[in-house]
Amino acid sequence: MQDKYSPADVEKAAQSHWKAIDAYKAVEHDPRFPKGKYYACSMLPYPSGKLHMGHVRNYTINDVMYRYLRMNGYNVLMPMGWDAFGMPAENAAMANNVPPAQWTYSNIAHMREQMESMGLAIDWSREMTACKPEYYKWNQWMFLKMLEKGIIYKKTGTVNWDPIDQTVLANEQVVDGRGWRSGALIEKREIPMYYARITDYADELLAYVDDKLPGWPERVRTMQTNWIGKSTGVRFAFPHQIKGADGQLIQDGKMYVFTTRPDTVMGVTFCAVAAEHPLAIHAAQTNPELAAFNAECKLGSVIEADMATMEKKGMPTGLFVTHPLTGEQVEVWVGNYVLITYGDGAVMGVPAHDERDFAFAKKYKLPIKQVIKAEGKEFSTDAWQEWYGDKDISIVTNSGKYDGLRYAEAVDAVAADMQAKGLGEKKITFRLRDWGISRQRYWGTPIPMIHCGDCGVVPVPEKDLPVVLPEDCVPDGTGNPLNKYEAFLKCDCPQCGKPARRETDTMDTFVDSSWYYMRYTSPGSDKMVDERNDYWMPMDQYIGGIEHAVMHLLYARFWTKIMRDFGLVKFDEPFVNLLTQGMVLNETYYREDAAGKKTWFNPADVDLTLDDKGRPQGAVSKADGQPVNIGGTEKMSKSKNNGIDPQAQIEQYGADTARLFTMFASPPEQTLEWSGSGVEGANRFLRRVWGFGYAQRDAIAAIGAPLTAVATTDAGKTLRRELHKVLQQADYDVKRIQYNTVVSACMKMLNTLESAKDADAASLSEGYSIFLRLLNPVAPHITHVLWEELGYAKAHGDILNVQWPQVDPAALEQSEIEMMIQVNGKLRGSVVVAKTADKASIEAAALANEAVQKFIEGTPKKVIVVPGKLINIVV
RNA sequence: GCUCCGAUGGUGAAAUUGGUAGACACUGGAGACUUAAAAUCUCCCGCCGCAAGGCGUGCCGGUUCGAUUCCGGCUCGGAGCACCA
Repeated sequence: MQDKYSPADVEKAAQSHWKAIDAYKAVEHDPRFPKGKYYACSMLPYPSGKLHMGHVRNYTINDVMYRYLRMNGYNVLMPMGWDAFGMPAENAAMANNVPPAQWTYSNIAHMREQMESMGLAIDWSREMTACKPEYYKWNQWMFLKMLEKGIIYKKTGTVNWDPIDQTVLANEQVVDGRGWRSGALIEKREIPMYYARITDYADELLAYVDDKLPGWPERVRTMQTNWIGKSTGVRFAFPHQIKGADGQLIQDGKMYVFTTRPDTVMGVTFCAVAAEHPLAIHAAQTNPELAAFNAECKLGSVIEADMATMEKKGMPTGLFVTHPLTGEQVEVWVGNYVLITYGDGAVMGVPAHDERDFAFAKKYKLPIKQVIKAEGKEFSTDAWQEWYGDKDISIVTNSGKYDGLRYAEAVDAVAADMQAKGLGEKKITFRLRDWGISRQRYWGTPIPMIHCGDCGVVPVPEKDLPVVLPEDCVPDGTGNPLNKYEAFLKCDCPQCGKPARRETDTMDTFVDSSWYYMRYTSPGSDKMVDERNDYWMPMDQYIGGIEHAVMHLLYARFWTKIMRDFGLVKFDEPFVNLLTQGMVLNETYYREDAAGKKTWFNPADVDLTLDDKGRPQGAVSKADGQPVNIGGTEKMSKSKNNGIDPQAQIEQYGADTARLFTMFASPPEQTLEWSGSGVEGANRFLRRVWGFGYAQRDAIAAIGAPLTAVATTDAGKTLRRELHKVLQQADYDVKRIQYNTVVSACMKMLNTLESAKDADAASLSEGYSIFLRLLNPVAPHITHVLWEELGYAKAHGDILNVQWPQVDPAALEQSEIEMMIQVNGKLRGSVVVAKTADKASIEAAALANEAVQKFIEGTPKKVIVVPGKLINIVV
């Protein structure tokens, strides 16, 4: 045994041992594990090039869980794969003139190596890669089945269009309303796309959030509930008659709107339609100013946050519609905030009770008519007040027969009257929209459709799947290169056999990530999933970033329900427990030039200057010694140059140190701040772990490295009491996935062990074995090697498979306890009492306490005794 | 703009159900060892105060014998917003 801790040697030894025994291969119904299966999975990484600290954190959490559960008798599965389709590969291709496939596969190879150096308990025999035909074939297969059942359908959708590069842009590629490469002002464009009817499942997705996901964080469930956004409202029509220039009736129609506030319908003072609405188009024919405004409305991105914060603009059409209940004429405006693809492309305007309408009416001096009042509230058209829109306290007013009604009553009454007139009815709506899955991009799953001049759009027959994506294209930023790829485009129509053209749109990568976790269960299967999926799924624990709280998780839930309805799986929800890990942050440092341009300095290249109390005063660049600004702690990113390379950390300190630090620095769900000195501290701790083992190796090996002991000395008894007490707490913490305090429990144990070297050898052996087992999930390499070197492995087998340490209640027994004494809720002293003492004697002992007496005058009003904890004396 | 979350010493954090605020670390300080440095070891470290004591969990208020924890109102920071993954 080496006297000094050498992480490189230790980790190499442990990893080659695991490889030799194929330690992490998961087998269905493995008889070695009596507690049954446990499927713990991390969210699929995108193979961007190399691991970042977010990955390290994610997989370490997963790995700690794996090792803990395995020691507790579970058959644990930890798989890994690659979200290998997507935009970054196309961007890299453009930058380096290398096909996305080549870039992607070489990144995967490198990142797999990095994961291996972290010592993760991954079963690599189940690895999946989204860009391989054997995987995406099943995306296509599902697409065809969903199309056949009407779950996938075609309609137009709005996209960002770059008029210079002549290409569709992703939201990420739109910067301040301009194309990221061309700088051109973005336009909205309507194009045909495929949609999945997730709204048909909205009710079920919502109901299950409430009832069947108790293992999910409350905040994620709330976010999903709000995203689905169920509301009851009324869809109704404003009838209208449009006359030509000669006064002749040319249109006798109905303009439909939807509202969640039908109780305010008597307060309508205008209506607004999208620029693409038939009324807007009609009015623009004779109004050049309006035509120009309509064109302006089509500028800008489709990003919702942009839409919500942009200046609300409008222009009157000169057309009027009839209010369905009052018969009044209401003017129709075009509004830049009304979208043709949502609802009917038209909204009613009630300025008194909708904040956006209020601002719009103020701006264009439209009438504001109060139709809602609330007790003790004063209405004024001067400024918007929160209560104007609060349906919980509203009472209808100025609305004729509806006056005095509460929200729910008013909704019913208005809906009934609309229905009686044949102009509308109650409608349940969802904020959730159908899932647009078409992408006008190369590097994705080809949509299996064929365009035939005679037959129209024809699905690819199942027997012809997969439609294989060519892997040798290099995109150039001007649209999908498949459109120029003759060998891919050319095909025969499956119906008539005539020459036809393949669809070149590919699928949203969220399709890949909606079911990959099920493919892990069925590697190599000639079905999408097979009976092995019934064993492993539903997943027991899913781990990933909070940024996926809504979209990915909702799509995966939806996809699962489709698979269930197709008879492919037997469960309703894919993820029983969910852990949303926090982001990894680091300090930022920068200099600003005269033009305000910031240059960011990596924290590794900066020295802090401290005052005499050790507080940071400023920072200087190591390169030139000149000051740099401290920019605050932010998410590690390329743009802020504050990333830390996991590879460099592993090379310098070893994987165990990197794992230990990331587990210790924060609880898994919170953000984690990187700290170079914190890493040093973690490494220092592991050196002490090694040092203790080295010092005790002969004593422990000599008595056969027992895992339990009966203390024969007082020092041994104290040691056992303290260790088992810490173990009890750590056991609670590891179960609730609070790994930071599990690590601190390990630190407490080592502190205790180091100060108890007089204890008997059996107690020490038991104590160190408890400590190694508790630390093993976090730092598996060093504990594996120490377990062997001290003779534990010889006596009990690999630490990987040994039983998790158990708390010995006998070790915890104590006859006396210390209780705190408060006077009026303030701590004034403490008293040691027998564990069995009754309330009266505790009270008497507390009142007799000298330190306490000087705060008590006369008889106490009340004495509260909390057994085992404290006494509060109220005077 | 909308939805959700968070805030505790110089720093990361802990406190299981409303019951000892600051465990465990990091930084800093003092000392030991050393020719010296590194490493290691020992002690100190919420703020104010000589002390007694007072104050203290983002801010303001409430409930309670007792509030980091529960309630109401704010401030600041973060995540998501449907074509980033």
